[in-house]
Amino acid sequence: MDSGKSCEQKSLVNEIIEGMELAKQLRLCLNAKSSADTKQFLVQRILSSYEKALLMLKCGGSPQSPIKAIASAPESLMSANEGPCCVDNNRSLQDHQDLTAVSKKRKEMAKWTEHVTRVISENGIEGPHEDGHSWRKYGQKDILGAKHPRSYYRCTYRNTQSCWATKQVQRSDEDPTVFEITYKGKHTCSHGGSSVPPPPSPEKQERKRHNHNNTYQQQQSQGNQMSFPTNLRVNTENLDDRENTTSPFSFTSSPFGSISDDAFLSSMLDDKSLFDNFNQSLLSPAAGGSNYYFELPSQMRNIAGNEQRSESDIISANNSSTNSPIPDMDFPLEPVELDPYFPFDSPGFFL
DNA sequence: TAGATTTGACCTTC
DNA sequence: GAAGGTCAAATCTA
Repeated sequence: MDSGKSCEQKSLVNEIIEGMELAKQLRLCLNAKSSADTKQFLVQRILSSYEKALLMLKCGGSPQSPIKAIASAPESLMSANEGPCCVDNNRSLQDHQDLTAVSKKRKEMAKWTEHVTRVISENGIEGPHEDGHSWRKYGQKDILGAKHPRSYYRCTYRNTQSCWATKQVQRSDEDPTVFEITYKGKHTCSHGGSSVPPPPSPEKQERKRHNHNNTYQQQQSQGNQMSFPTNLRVNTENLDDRENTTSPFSFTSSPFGSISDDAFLSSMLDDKSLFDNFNQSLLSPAAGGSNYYFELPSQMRNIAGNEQRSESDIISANNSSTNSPIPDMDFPLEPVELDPYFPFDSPGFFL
């Protein structure tokens, strides 16, 4: 399939270009008075980019290559160029076609799983895991052998932007504070990772329900306040597929220039999508299936705590079973010392 | 009133 | 046939 190949090449070139851009940024950082963390982060990003590119090259010819898997995913069956009018005008027919396509391709759909530990804020409200996208719940199902029902979500912009990303959220049996989130498909909508706060996330919505009528949750919350989770565990499956998913990590072009570190961190935490994308990006095993460990600096946690932020998911990832060329990328971020002139908004920095 | 959630029914896969 | 996934009408909420 020619379009598939060109898509591969495009992705590959994009990765390489990104790596180059990041290297340029690193060079600027080396010249400027940037912190070691900033540099280390850039190095990590560069390595990640090239690692992805290498993986694409390695897998490019394989029939089971992740790129081809993505290309066969239902979301790709409908061109992203198809506007809402197409969706609306041929709704019933298209729905049927989509349904068929989804059914046929369900097994091949890009899929990965995150285990998200919900964080309990100081006010006892459980913090949901925001992923920077807005989701609409379309179903809930009791799963055999599972204590908790599984919830099904799809992108809010599915109809308007033909975004076929979906996710399933299931509370863990062993640890009710852990949510197993399975993502399917890639976001093609332009809303992911934007600095505009998304509508309430599924987890938030679930929290709302639980706050209404679930004393268990409240007890859990109160109990967990004393043991504030300092990390969030992300396990990944089907890493090859994850490889092809977007990593919408992107700083907005907001003027970081003159803000203090605390202000910067606060702004990061204020911008849920930004913060989650930050986590997602760091956690993304896109580079060949590595599980990165990321622990927020205490400074960040303090900010989150002081603001009684319920969204302050603090994330880590298991380092088990990594096949990443990057050996155990543990890099706990110390309080970030940002170069006030660091060009976050320069094109290509965070893609 | 528009948009989101709930939930029973239906469809697909195994 | 069972289980998982999705649809869509009814209901809720801001």
